[in-house]
Amino acid sequence: MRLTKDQADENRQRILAEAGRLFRERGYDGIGVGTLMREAGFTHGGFYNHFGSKTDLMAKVTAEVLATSAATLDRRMTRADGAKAEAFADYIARYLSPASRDDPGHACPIAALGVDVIRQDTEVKAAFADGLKTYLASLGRAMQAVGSKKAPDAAQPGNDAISLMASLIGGMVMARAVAGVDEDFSKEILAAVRGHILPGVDKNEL
Amino acid sequence: MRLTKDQADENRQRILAEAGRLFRERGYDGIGVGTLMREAGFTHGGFYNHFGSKTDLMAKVTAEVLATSAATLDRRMTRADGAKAEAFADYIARYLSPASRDDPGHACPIAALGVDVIRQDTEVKAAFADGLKTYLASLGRAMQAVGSKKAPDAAQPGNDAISLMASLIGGMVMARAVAGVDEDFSKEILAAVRGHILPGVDKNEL
DNA sequence: TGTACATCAGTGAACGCGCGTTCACTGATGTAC
DNA sequence: TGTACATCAGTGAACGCGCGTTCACTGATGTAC
Repeated sequence: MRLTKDQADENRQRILAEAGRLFRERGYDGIGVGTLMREAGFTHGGFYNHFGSKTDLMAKVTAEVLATSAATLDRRMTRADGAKAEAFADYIARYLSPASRDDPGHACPIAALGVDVIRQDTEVKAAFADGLKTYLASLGRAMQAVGSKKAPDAAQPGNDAISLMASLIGGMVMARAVAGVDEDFSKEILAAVRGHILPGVDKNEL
Repeated sequence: MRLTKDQADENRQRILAEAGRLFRERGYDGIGVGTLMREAGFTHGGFYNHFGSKTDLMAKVTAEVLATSAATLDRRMTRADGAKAEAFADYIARYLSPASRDDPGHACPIAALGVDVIRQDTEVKAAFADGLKTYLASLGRAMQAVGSKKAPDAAQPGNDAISLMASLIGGMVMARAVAGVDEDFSKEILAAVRGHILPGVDKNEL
């Protein structure tokens, strides 16, 4: 039952999309080839018609999902036009919201995959490193547009984006680590980091 | 071949210590009961004489290793006496050093286990939440002793410790994620976060 | 203090399970003529 | 345009492997008398 090339490409995209969600939700090692293919609507055997190995898929999904996130941030800031400061504050508030915390499958891939990529093959780490650089560049542009560079450093203009990203990731990691066992503590963590990044802007109202 | 109670307790401690190192190095799911017991010098069957299940061990190790880390930070600050500011700066610099990055088995358990605990059982997450609170309290005392509270907030005095911890964790996660594939980028991340936390103090000299 | 027996830490074979991957097979699509 | 054949996406059984856990067994320790 050979398919048309268009149908085959569409199926491949479906596998990539499901993997993008499932890897973020359950981790690279938390989802097997069999389960992934079932979620995408196929049986497991056909997986290898599309990807050389599970590691190959992990690298491709990582690259795709990080590039998409960076592009989305760029687009949001471009569209905001005159209201860039509000758009940026909104981005931070959404990033560190309980909603994002509870839906890692559709939230920041850096917070979700970064913690898992540490112990993966070089192939996957390389895709992540590339994607992270691209994302930090987008973040740096957004910060510049908003004029929120706190400690301008001509030699290392990317440093502010890196430390903002560190706060976002670390805050989300802690909030997710205690979610489900101490909801108050988890919310307190999110609010504290939001307050640190956007002083005076919010006091737990999300 | 029954052992003396002292010997049995010592063996149990050996398993806990090995697990403390191995869980940090390879993740909770990255080390099996068989391998762990072999590393501790035993065969796998005896594991269940000491712990009810692997999850039981994970919870106990998490509690122990986080309590030890908090106690170590307290002790270091107490001993520093007149030189508390230096001791604190040294703590930050060591935390975000390439040496700590490359030796997770003996570095911060929050950065190492926090990323893994997200998908573990409630039992393990609860132990982590408790340990994190204890650690944040120590960190808060250290910051107060140094007078480094950046945005004093009477209502939420723990917020500064939380956001500092977020920067530390996030910086370490990113640095580890790209380590091995882009050493310059990894060092740049560590230096950027150090510079954010201790402005003007260091310029990559570690 | 000496004897008899229960306790229990450690051993290693065995279990059921899910994993990533391979492979023979099917049959509609794509291609060469 | 029509025919013959190669291509290849999808199927499902099978593989070897490592996992967490169980269990019968061993024999020195701890305990009751």
